Amino acid sequence: MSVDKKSRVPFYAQLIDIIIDKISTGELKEYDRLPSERELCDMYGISRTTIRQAMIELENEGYIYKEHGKGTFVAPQTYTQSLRKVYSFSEEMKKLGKKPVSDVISFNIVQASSKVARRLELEEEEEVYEIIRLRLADDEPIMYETTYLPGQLFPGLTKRELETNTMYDLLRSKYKTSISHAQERFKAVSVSAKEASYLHEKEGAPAMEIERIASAGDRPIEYTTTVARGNKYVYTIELS
Amino acid sequence: MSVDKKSRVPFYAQLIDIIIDKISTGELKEYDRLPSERELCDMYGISRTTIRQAMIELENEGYIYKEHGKGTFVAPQTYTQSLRKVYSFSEEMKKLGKKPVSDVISFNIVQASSKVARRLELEEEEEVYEIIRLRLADDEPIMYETTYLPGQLFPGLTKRELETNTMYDLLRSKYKTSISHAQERFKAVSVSAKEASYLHEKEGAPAMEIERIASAGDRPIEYTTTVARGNKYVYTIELS
DNA sequence: CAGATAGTGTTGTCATTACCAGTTATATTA
DNA sequence: TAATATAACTGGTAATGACAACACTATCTG
Repeated sequence: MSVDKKSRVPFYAQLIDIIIDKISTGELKEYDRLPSERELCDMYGISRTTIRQAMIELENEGYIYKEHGKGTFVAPQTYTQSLRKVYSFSEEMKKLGKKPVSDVISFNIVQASSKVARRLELEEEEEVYEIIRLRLADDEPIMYETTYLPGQLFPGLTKRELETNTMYDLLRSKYKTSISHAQERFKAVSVSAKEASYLHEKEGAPAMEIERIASAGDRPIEYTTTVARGNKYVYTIELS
Repeated sequence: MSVDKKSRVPFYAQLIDIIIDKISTGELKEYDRLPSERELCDMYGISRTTIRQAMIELENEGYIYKEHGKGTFVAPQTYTQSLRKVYSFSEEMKKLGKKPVSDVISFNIVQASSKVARRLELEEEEEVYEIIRLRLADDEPIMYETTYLPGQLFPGLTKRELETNTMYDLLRSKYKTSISHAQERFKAVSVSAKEASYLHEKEGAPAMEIERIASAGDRPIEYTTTVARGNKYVYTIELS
């Protein structure tokens, strides 16, 4: 694979295609280091000016990132969430070959705030579980989730159970309840200081806020607010 | 106004600031021609390499545009043309009791960049329409949209037509083409300087970036990138 | 007069060279 | 051994020169 010196296509454009191809075929994997600019010069017999022109475009398109003094690397894939159906973080991550982990940061029974009560169609001050979890993929924090479940529907839920099962599995096996549909609201926000510390981001970094209300039949049984790192998570949807 | 050779700030970055300043103070107006690259070399006493580096960044940020063989020009700033109504954006806004308006900021035929070519499955440098629109609800800017359509598929498309019809209506009536399906990608980002000015936001404010590839059959016919204000736009979806 | 041609100015591509600024490994030194 | 300097990498900035591709204008030519 080399540049065609006789082609009318500029060398830098040819090189871009070559690199993209190597990334998409898996020959280059995320976080892999590319050859240094000077090495690429020798490999393809073109000048560093041209190599850099290609690298800069690849960086702008998000394929690679550079670290001064260290090298140039393949950018990590962003996680893509299909919106066609109700999904589970654990399932999606497994599909991508990532090890999904959920740290339960806090697990409490609290009185529903007016906002939570409205979402779950409860009376204010009814008891709800408040579960805060940090979601990681291959040990990298991706999402900060706050979930509310009506206490009445799921008596005897414990933190330990949540740590050893996925939530939806648990609701299904222990309470014979499964999600029939859900509504989600997406919004772009800046991460708060607290979220930032969990997500290893700077305060104010872009993030997606997702509000989810999941129902079994016509009864809402879960209200979750998720803050997902903007540079790590992408949602896709097929419309027809 | 000149570059400071002793400063630690790179020359090209200083030049970028100088040009942006001239544009924002009105010293350079939209469509004005900038001095040629070689003239800028003499004016500021720096090399063409450096001048070009600044120009390329300014172009990427949308402050200027270049025409091969002719020169470099200040990109149009505001362009107020109201559309009657547009597809789902207007539907959504009407539901919310808002008056939807779209401003066509620019309408050009350009050569497809490698990125656009990939999305639309075209050869690089094939002609595409580039349509930039600002979408408003109750006169408040909400979204900044850049749409690409393959030139070959829609010969003779004019800005005027776009201003008097919704885009999808137009494709259907004039070209007998209708969207069979689409894919959308959502991602949280920070707004760039240019987007910020259109959206009346501060640079770096949270925003949702939506990439949409719409197809007729298995042929992609539209590629749109939308930047929506984080605090003004919420996307809702029903999952089952 | 109409069309071809040459000339000039523009941005686009590319090579070469040089040095600066971070990072890391290695060798040196206390 | 542990701290420190050094060397050898990395990408970042910059100058210079050359030619190609494109746009326009003036001039020549039929």
